[in-house]
Amino acid sequence: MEKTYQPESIEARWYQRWEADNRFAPSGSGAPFSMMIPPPNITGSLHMGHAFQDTIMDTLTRYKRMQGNNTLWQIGTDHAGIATQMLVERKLAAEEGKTRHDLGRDAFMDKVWEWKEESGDHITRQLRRMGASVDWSRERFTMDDGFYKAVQEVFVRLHEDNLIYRGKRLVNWDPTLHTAISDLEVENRDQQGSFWHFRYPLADGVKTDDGQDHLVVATTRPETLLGDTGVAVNPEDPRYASLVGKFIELPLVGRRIPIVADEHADMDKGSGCVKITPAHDFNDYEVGKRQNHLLINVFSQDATVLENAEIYNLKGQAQPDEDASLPAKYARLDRFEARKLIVDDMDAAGLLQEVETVNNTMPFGDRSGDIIEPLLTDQWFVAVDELARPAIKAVEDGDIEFVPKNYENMYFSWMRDLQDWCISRQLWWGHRIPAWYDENGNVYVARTEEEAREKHNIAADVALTQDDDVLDTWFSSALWTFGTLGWPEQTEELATFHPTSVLVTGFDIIFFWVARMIMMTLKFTGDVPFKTVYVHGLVRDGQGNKMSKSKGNVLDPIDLIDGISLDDLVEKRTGNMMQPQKAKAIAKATRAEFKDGIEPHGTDALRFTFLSQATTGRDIKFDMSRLDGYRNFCNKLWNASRYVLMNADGEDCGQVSPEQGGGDVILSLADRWILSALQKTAASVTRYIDDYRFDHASQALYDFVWNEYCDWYLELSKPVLWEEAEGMSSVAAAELVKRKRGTRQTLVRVLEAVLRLAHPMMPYISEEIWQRVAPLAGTLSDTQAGESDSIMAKAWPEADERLIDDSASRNIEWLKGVIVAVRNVRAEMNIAPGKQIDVLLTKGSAEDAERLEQNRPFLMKLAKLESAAWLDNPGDAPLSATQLVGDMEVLVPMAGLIDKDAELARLQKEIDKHDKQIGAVEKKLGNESFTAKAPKAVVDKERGKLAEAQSARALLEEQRQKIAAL
RNA sequence: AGGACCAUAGCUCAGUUGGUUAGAGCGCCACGUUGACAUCGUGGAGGUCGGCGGUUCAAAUCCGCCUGGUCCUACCA
Repeated sequence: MEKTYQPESIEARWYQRWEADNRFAPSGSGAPFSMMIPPPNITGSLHMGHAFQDTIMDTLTRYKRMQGNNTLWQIGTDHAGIATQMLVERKLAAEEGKTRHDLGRDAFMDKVWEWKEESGDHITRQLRRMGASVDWSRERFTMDDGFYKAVQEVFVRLHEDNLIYRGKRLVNWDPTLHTAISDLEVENRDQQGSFWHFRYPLADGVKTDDGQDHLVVATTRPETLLGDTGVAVNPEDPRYASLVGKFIELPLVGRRIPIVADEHADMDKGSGCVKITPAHDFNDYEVGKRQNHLLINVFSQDATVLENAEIYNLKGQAQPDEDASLPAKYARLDRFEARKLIVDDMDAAGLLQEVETVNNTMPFGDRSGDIIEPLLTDQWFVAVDELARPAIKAVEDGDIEFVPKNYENMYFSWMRDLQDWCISRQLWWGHRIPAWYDENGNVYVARTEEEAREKHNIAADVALTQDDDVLDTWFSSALWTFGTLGWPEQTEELATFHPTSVLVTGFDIIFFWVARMIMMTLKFTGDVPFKTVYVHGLVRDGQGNKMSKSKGNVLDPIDLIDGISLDDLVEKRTGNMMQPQKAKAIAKATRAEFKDGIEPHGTDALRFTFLSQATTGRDIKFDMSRLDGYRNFCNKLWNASRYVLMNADGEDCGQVSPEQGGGDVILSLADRWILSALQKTAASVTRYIDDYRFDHASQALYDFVWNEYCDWYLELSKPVLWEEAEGMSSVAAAELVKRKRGTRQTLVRVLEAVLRLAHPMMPYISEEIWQRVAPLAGTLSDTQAGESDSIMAKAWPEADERLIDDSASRNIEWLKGVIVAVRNVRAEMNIAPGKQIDVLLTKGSAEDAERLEQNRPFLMKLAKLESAAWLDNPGDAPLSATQLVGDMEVLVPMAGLIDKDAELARLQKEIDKHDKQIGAVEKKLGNESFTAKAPKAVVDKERGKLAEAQSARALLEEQRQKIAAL
């Protein structure tokens, strides 16, 4: 074995082997355990969030697989409508100078598919680097034919149930992308904006109660004035009661618009008058509905002003008889140019009363970054109320459980206040809506054109054209769990693996995806999509900032695995930026943070870091120093294994039991102790993974490996393995053989079990070492090694109660106590670590004396002693440095060794420590209500503590005086 | 405006049903290359658990208020 762990030399090899050996597919036996990957975008590359999430899923998957479950972790990718289309459009513009319209729909789609074939699997290749044991044979893509069939089926059935409808509605319109987007795709950002107060002249010579000839309305969007249909005042507002039913002469346009009473107008805000623009504002749309106003749309799909308005009634029917004229001077102007001009014109007309500067929030498209415009368009909607009810109930009833629990509140609060979901998108890339129109605009929803004709008796010579729009990507991903298992066919896989067991996802996607999956899956399968939702936090940079290209703080998981030079990292962060002016600052910050670039750490260290940071919090600040630490942990495990193999390889490790002709083994106290500790660790790790506490699971493993197995057990094995038989009686020599065999067996067996415990978290290193260790542990025959077996297929270690040995544990704790005591004296007395010293033990019980005899070889070796003796009479003790282990004193005779002042200082420090504790406990016990009211066990415990501390203090004081008297 | 979550050692985080001497890793200080490992070993320093108040015999833990931070929803005429 290499002297240090070299991950790059083993990772790719093992992943290929596992994949070639088909180890990721369900075994076909055992209780089903299934999980669907939240499908990553084909446009994306693996980011820290994916890596984190995939680590958790893979850990669960490998764990369940080892526990004997019929385990399916299904992989797939998402077509990501807008993102992919944008990407290919940009590429097309850059390479050929063409737009998608130049190509036409079919040719453009060919381009997208071409791109998908070339680049769409980038992210899945990276997923392999993470060690993800997904079943590649069942890889799915949301645009696959089979999945499209499910999407169509759902659309048609929802339509049949009147849960999908089409209508001219106000939607969030992205003027850059020319598509509607859902509420969730709108990002509300704080802005500083202007608030224009306009005078709206009253028509017909009407005056307000206080004699004004106008009302004042305020707006942040003056350009919508062109589409105003009225001014609302509050019905309770006495100031304007007399004006209700009168008219305003809309400035610049000349339209007569009514003054209406509507509760939407807030008496306390501004003048109390609100302009109403039903076609351009969501609130006004509602007012328009109540007041039976027309909808006057004044913007094109580019958000430029129309030459003539489009006027509809509330049913969306065009009103050709209405006056749609608009002032010619604003026609075709962009909305913001029109705004400027309208403000100027109002000002010139003396109608601008005031411009206020305000902080408000504005809606931005999360993809385009453009300001979203509420726009009246024909769209398809899902009526969500009926779907939401059972989805809420499923969580209330515990059919679906969120981990951590508090995310259920987030889910409920959203689910209980749902708007109908706009599912159509004016894109080309996506699932085309299965609806056809005849020449009169009648719509027919069906799975195919043929079906549409059949269902509605449409003659073959009637031309039908399919709806141009596609469905929201989230509509299809809502079907992910069952659509990918073959639904609507009742497949074997569907029966076996649905509902899935767990969904692992980020809290940011609960609304987008989780909630919608629950609704759709309940509707179409009558069952939940998953029983548990494990919600994790979002990975942020070391300062807690969201990682983003524009901030220049992105870390690529692959770079953490393979390492990257500083120059390459800077190039990666500053190359191809949207805002190149930031490049300099980013380069500087990067050079400051990563002076020497990033060293290679290997996949396992990265995975272990993610797991250790998988706490219940919402933010995960990625900590590079912990990554370093867990790489060191890999190296520790590697070297411990190297030690084990050096001592066990080629030796008799008791693989063959005595019953089957193998030699006898004698287990030392240390052997029994570590076996016992292993059982407890196995139980803890199991429990923690079951509870989704990956941080605790990784910590439990780390503690055992480093602090027990390496720090103590390997050291304790040395005296046994290195003991020479020379000069022994033949009986003792024969026994030594058995003792050595027992220790080798324990070394190897514990390591082998540890590797299995580690495997779900650190698949590569555990496999690599296991292949060498397992034959020695008897769990893998020599002939199989490296050939046909894998730790992946081995059983998860179950805690064996029979191996728990409390007496051995107490013994080793005693031994550790004595060794630490001696080391402490050494360190504080500046005794050279290598110097062999004498130690006396005294004042203890008979059991202590007995333990000294049992543990003497260990003690001598680990504490580097010249001698260790029991002193029956404490009075005979020479002047010594003293440490306490329980009641027992550990004495290091001072002769020629110990610095008097140093020892006095050390003792005083100890005494002070005890005094502090005694004070605290005495205070507690002195409180009568404590002794009266606290449970007896608690009081007794305090009394015990006091007695212990007092006797210890007395011993230390006695010792201090003895030395002080010198 | 409403709600959620967070605030523990210099840093990143644990702390289960209230009773612990409040823990881990990293960092820091001192010492150390003897045969698994300097990606290491040994010893050590470091916290009035954001603040105030309450409940209780007992609060990092439960309750209230406040401060600071993050996020969501809503409003924004």
